[in-house]
Order: sequence, then structure tokens, then C-alpha cells
Amino acid sequence: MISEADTGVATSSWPRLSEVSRDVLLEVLIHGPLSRAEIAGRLRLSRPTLTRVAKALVQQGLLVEGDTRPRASAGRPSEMLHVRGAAHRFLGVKLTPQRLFAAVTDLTATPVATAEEPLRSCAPDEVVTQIADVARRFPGLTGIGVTLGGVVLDGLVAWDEFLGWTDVPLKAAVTRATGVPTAVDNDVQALTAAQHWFGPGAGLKSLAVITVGAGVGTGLIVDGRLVAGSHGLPPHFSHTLVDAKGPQCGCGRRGCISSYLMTQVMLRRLAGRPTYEEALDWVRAGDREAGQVFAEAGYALGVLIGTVANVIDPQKVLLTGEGLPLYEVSSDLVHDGIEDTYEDDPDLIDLDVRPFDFTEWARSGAALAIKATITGAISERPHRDRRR
Amino acid sequence: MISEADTGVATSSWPRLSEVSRDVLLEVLIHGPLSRAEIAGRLRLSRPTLTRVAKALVQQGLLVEGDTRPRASAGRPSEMLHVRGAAHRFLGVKLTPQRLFAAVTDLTATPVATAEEPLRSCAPDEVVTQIADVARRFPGLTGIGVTLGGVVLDGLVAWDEFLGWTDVPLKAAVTRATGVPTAVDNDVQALTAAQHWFGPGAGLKSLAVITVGAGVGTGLIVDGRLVAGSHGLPPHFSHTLVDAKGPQCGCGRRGCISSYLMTQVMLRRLAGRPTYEEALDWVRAGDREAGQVFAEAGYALGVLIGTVANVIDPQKVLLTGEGLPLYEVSSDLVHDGIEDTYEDDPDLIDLDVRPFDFTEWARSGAALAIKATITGAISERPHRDRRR
DNA sequence: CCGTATTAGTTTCCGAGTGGAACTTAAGGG
DNA sequence: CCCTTAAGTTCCACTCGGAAACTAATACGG
Repeated sequence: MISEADTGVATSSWPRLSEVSRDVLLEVLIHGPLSRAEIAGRLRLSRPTLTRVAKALVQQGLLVEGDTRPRASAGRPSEMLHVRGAAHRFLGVKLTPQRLFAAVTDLTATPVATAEEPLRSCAPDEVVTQIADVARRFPGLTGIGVTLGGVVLDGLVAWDEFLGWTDVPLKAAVTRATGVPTAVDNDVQALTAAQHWFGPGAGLKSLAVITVGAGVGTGLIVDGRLVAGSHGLPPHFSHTLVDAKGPQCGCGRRGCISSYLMTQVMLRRLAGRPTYEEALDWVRAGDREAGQVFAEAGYALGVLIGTVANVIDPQKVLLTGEGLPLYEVSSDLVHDGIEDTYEDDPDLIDLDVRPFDFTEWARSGAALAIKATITGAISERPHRDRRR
Repeated sequence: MISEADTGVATSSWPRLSEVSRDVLLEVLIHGPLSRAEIAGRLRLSRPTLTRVAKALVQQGLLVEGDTRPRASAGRPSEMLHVRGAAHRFLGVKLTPQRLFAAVTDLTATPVATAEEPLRSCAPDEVVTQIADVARRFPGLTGIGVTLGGVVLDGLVAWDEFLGWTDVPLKAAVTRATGVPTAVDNDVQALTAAQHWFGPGAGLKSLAVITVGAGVGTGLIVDGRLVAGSHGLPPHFSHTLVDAKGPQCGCGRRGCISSYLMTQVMLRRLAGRPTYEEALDWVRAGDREAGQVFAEAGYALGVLIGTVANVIDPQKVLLTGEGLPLYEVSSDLVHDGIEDTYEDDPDLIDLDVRPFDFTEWARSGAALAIKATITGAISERPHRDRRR
């Protein structure tokens, strides 16, 4: 169901940007309105360069000059540059075996419409058709980003356990079916990148994102870049051991982080088979059994946070997902877990807890499209890569 | 004691290199002799650019033209470019509370001399003096790299448990005392970087280095860059749990990876308090008790390897250190540990086992100096950093 | 033995892009 | 009002890197 009509704007295709233009656009996207002088300082560019680049970006419709910000002391006031979000529209799609979630955003990843519908079929061809049907309802798209829970390598879905896919060239198929450049990636990876560009982790050099939902997911930003394994895998922390005598996990092991945190396993341990919401109510009402299960889950989450922090010592640990009521009811035990695991002062961990709605998953698909569009990854143009 | 006399060469200071020059030099350093055309292809530069850059680097004495390599089919043969290692000398120093290990290498990190002596004192000033004394024995040094087991941030030793240091500005002190540009870093970090530039991990995009010695150390290369935490910490994997009923670790916990692998803890568990070599002999002779301890250590090592691989899915896992006889006697259990931990096909892990001598630690100090010299980090010149 | 194909390396030239210096603009303050 | 301050712009010289065209060194086939 479409929650808001498409406001119908901007059909111009994405302009070709120089590398510096991309950097400048990105800086404003991530850090909000900035003056030319500020951008020049941050990017270590000369002011003349910024004059030139900003002029080009304004002409291309990507930036607009906003208010002038009066200075505290003397001097000419800054002219703030804003991203002209309305210039482009992006569609994000999150696929689950049951449902398809969609979000249309502008260039700043601000949603302008969301949609949700049952997945008509899990067959790749029909899914592509369904995505194309959704895309058709939003004309003038600049890019599409599709995410799913599987292993994605260069737009190829190598493997998706949930959808039952193997080697599905989804990127090519959706691009063909819609005529819109499309990017595809693992959902947790896309969410991590989205939080790093458009969320509370914006612009950080290092960031760990932990999502708690039906399962647990982890994503890492190191050196300002998303960590993607050499086989396309997102980082797996969730089968680290907490207690070998713990509950049995889907993976066959016992007592790993995942076994404490997977919703299904948690509910299975409770008599009466409640729903997640019911179980939460029990905990809040002081039910001992449910409290124990949630306490253990909280502790396991703390161990996860501590383990992640041990490994990459990030500037921030971002805790997100639909399952964050867990943190609300068990935050003490989360911190116990961190304390028992992290090898330095737990106060060094900047833990940011941001519960979110499920549509955030779809939004991060749009963010993926935006990122791919800006970096040029979506058009697969070969690029000279400098290393250091 | 100096094992080889300094051959006395090359006193020219390090030339100022353009970014492209650095890239080209690095390419030849890491991948060995290459033709201009090959380098141009790898770095996506035009051949004219390579002509220019190579000419400059030859003039600066950093590259030399070697043999021509006849082509398989038709065409003019390639003229191979080699790094002129003799052009520069670097000193690497590894500090332990008891001893100082030194190695002098050429530009290719090939040792030309090694030295080892007791540390006269742990007092920072005296250590600096001792390093300067060592450096004086090798005139014409281009750079010095000092490594130690502590937390190092920007040349400042924030904390070293073993030496008992807090906030020692070692880089500045050694630079002043010797007059030679100096870099300082954590030993495991330097070793990891050294293996990534001059070892079996040369040039890989992602690499995990695990060192087994008195303790366990881990270093990561992701996206071709060394992972350094936001507080200067190297990655800590070693307190991941293996079995909560395991031996007690120095950190106060029980059954973490480190507790199984620390030499002291292993030996403490054996009756008769043998040395490490004696214990190894017992294992080889079939002693059940010692066999059990080494088997558990091997298993823990496997868990560590699996955990690391889960997290960053590297192209290669490099196993090094003085403690690798452990792998020799317990490789089956190492692989059991991997199998029980790694969530994908264990054959995907490219495990490279390279036992090494303790002087490798000093060599990696020299490699640190080389790296710092080439990247310009050693002179702290501000540098425009491009992000993506 | 000699042209021809093939590939490596060089030279010439040009355009893109960048920053320094100087200038203009828009404020605040005596 | 004029001076100071700092943002933004214009001008210009310089650097760098690639396209095109050229030379060099080999294999191969007649």
C-alpha cells in the first residue's frame, strides 16, 4: 500500500561528476549544509577550486545556495550550500521471503513514499517483475537499490538461504526490467552503509552497526569504508560463544550469541509460546521465566558489543533494529556483558541506541542506490583506484 | 652482538616523491621486478606516465633497470625495473623489557645486519640513549622504526604494560637523539604491515596475521590498509571464549583463547614445570598430559583462526611466530577448531603457516620505517586524503 | 635475408584541473 | 566612514597525465 503519492519531480539523469565534485557533494550530504570555505577546509581544497566545483554542482541541480549564516565576529557571512534533495528520486527495496518493502527517497535519503506488499512468489523472474511493477509506480527514478538477506557479490546474488536463490544476476535483471540503474547488496551491509552516510554514524572513520531483529546482524565501517569480506560475506560475530551450556542455535551449536538473541529461540524457551510482544509484556510485568530469557539475551548482546569493540575499536557502536525493546528491558545486563567482555574501559565505547521501524530497511536500499550512483559503482564505469 | 658489519653505502636522504612515484615504487617493492608496461597496467596509468615516473625514480636511485625479459611470442622484450635496495638503509628495533633486538635492512627489507643486546634499563631516557647508541653503529640510516608491545598513537607510547611506560613521546625523542626520522608503532601492528608489504601477504587486499609466541597477537589488513582502532589499539580477538571451564587467564577470565595459548599458562598446567622446548619434546614423545595441553592450545588456535575468518573473511590468514611448533604437533586440532568455528567451508580459508625467528620482529621495525618513509608519514607532512 | 606483425618504450603536445595572488563583496566596529 | 575581517571570485601560471604518433626490439613467415 502506497502511503503517499509520488510528488512527481526531477527526471534528469545523473550527471557525470568529477572526483572532486563527488567529494564535495558527499561532504554536504553527510555533514549537512556547509559553506564553501568549510568544505574547502575539510577536504583540503583551495577556495578557488570550491568556487568552481560548487558552481558546476549548482548548475547540475545537485546543490543550492541556502541562507547566509551571519558570522559571530566580523567578516562576510557564509553562504550555505544545501543538497537539492528533490533533484532525484531513488527507490529502495528490501526483499524477504514473505513481503516486499519499498521506499522512495530523495537524494538525501529522506523518504517521500513507502510501500509494502506480499511477495507474489519467490521465483527470481517473478520477483524481478514485481520490483519492476513497483518501480513503474514511481516515474523518474534515478536509481534503484535492492537488498536481501543473502550473499551478494557484484550484483550477483550468490546465495540466499531465505529466498532459496543461487547465482541470481539480480542487478542485471532489475536494470533490464526497469531501465533504471540498479544496485544490489546484502541487507545488513546496505543498512550499515546507510547509517554511515545518512544516519547517526554519518562520516565516521570507524563504526560498528549491530541490528537486533529476528536475528542479529553486524556491519563494520573501517577507515571510512564498508568492510566486505573477500567472498562477499558480511562480518559474522554472532556465533561467538557466550556459554557452551546455553540454548541450542539453528547452526547446531549451543550458547553462541545468536542462540540467545534469535527471536524464535527466545520464544521457544518460554512456556505458552507467546508472541514477541506478549513475551515483552510478561517481562515488564515481572514474569521470572521471561525475565531470565531476556536477561540472558541482553547479556549476550553485551558480549557481542564488547567483542566487536575489542576487534575494531570503533568510534561508535550503533545499536539498531526492531528488536531493541530488548535493550529497553535489559540494559543493565547488556552493560554487564560489555563489562565482562571489553578489555578496556567500557566508557570508551560510544554506544548509540536507535530503535527503528522496519521501513528503515527499505530506506537503506534507497541509500544503497544513492551511494552507488554517487560513487559511480552503479554504472560499472572502470575507475583508476589509488592505493596508499 | 653484530652479526655482520655494515657494508657502508648510500647516505643520500630520502627524495621527495610524487604520489604516483610512490605508487610505482610500492608496486615494484611489493610485487618484485616489473616492466613499465606491467606497472602501467596494474596502476591504470598510461605508458607515457610510466616513462616519466620511472626515469625520475631511476635518477633518484630508487629503481634500476635490470635484465630484459624475452617475450613468449612477438614483440619487444620488457625491461624489468628493480628496486635498488642498496640505496637506503633502515634500522628496526624491537623493545622488550629484557632485551633490545635490532636489524638493519635495505630498502627491500632484506636484513644486512642484526644485533641483540640486553636492555640496560627500562627508563625511557635510557632506552632512547641505547637506541641512539645502536643507531650510531650504522651510519647513513634513512629511517628508524621502533616497535614495542604497548599502545602507540602517533608516535606517542600511550601505555606499555611491559615496559611500564605511560605517555612517552618516543618518536620525537629518538628522532632528536639520532637525527634520523623515526617511526614508532605497536609490534603486532608493525609485523602485520611488514607481512603485507614484504611477506607472504604482499599486496593482498585483506589479510589476517596471527602470531603465536609468549602470547597471541592479531593484526588485520582490510581494503589494503592496516586496521588501527580509534584508540590506537590493535584488534583483540584473544579473549574470545572457547570453554568457560578452561584454564585461568591473566585477564581474570577462564577459558578464553589466550588462556589456552599463552606459553606461561600452558607450562603452569604441566607437572615438573618444564621449559617450552621440554614440553614440546614430551608431546612428541607421546606424553598424555602435555599432549592434552597442546591439543587444547591447538584447538583454541583453530577457534581463533575461525573467529577471525568469520569476522573479516580475509584473502589469507597468515600464521606466524616463534610458537608455531604448536601447529606442527597439533595441526589436526587446529583444523578441528576451525571447523567448529568457521561458518563457511573451511577450505575457503587460505591458511599460510610461516614459522619465524625472533629477529623477524626487528625486521618488521625496519619495514615500519620503510613504510613510513615511503608514505611520508615519518616526516608528518600534511596530506590531502581522498575518501570515497 | 627481409618485410611484417607485435609489443615496449619515448617524445610531443594539449587539455584538464589546481592553487597562489590579488581582487571583490559583505558584514562588524570604532 | 573608513578600517578590519573573512567569504567568495577572477586571473594566471603551472603541473600532471593521457592521446597520438613515433622509435626500438623482438618473432615469424616467406
